Amino acid sequence: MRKMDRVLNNVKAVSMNEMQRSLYLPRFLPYRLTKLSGMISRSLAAKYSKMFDLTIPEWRIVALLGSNPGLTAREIAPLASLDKVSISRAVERLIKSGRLEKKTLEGDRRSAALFLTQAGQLTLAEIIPLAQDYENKLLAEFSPEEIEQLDNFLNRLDTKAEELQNC
Amino acid sequence: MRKMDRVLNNVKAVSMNEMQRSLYLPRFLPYRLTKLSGMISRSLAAKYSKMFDLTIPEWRIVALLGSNPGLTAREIAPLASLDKVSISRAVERLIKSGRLEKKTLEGDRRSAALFLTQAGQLTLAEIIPLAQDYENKLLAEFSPEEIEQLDNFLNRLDTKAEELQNC
DNA sequence: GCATTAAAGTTTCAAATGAAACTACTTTTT
DNA sequence: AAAAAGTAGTTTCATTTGAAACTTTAATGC
Repeated sequence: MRKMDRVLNNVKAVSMNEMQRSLYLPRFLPYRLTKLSGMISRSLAAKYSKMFDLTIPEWRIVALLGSNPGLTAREIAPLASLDKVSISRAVERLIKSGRLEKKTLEGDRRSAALFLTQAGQLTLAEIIPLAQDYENKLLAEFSPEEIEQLDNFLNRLDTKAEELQNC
Repeated sequence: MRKMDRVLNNVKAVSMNEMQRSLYLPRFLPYRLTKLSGMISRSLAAKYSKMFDLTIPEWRIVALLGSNPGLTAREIAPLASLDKVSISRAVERLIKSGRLEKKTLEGDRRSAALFLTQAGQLTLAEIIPLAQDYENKLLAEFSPEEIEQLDNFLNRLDTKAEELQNC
């Protein structure tokens, strides 16, 4: 954010006593992030849906199970930032479409380990290059150093946003 | 993003011929942005809703009209990244809560210029410091130079995401 | 100038979402 | 070991969302 813009958006910089009477939305970080992630999600969701009949929760679960076969729904939740309702529904659809299998756990029959079927692994193998490609395009004009810095910024914002959840 | 992680996420870096069999979700930019903006939006939405009975579309419209009184719904749409249905509903609620007024345009009676009432201006004056404060907290550990660089990155990503909308 | 097409907002309807209740099972307490 | 409390995942239900149809008014074509 340019300094001048920050000043415009910052009550204290205007005056300690005067209230700021407006906020410039296009420079307000929460708005910008929501807009950006919305555009990206819509693009990807359209692609996944059209080409694979896959929703974003389904795609996340498939991606996770690719590297972590045997996860349970509960374990997926924090890794995919999905609630248990979304997971339950996504898993149901993935089983129906033949991409996922459930194996009830020996030790705890409430839970089931989840595995990609052959078909599921094929879907993953097909979708990964598209996802990568999209990410690469997004970052096409970023230098490796800039990518590293963006990574760092996002990690710090993520940590801070988590801290600020309840306040 | 650290170089090693990019390599792990990048098909071509692994091999020109081998397919990559998994994608590490926590480093996938679209996932990270969705997660981050989701956390931030939920935090703010809860605050606005609890303290002002205001939804995010309503808040955006109030913020915009603060600096641009007299905008019409159509004009608000691109500025607030809201569709006309959301705007119609948000405006309806804002009028009901006494924060907004409509003035049918002289020249075109399909359209109406929108204005904050006194109450609407008061709401804006009360909510701006909270929004600023939240943004300041998010960026608390960023130096001015880093903030400037983040701004630059977000602008470039936004432009690129727009370009990639239909492909 | 009348008919057609287009635009601004609104309403409707169907799908997506998520909180709360529920079911099936497991763990803890006494 | 029976009762109580807790957990994994599912279902229900009420709300949110957005696309498409609609209404009213304006612009364009003939």
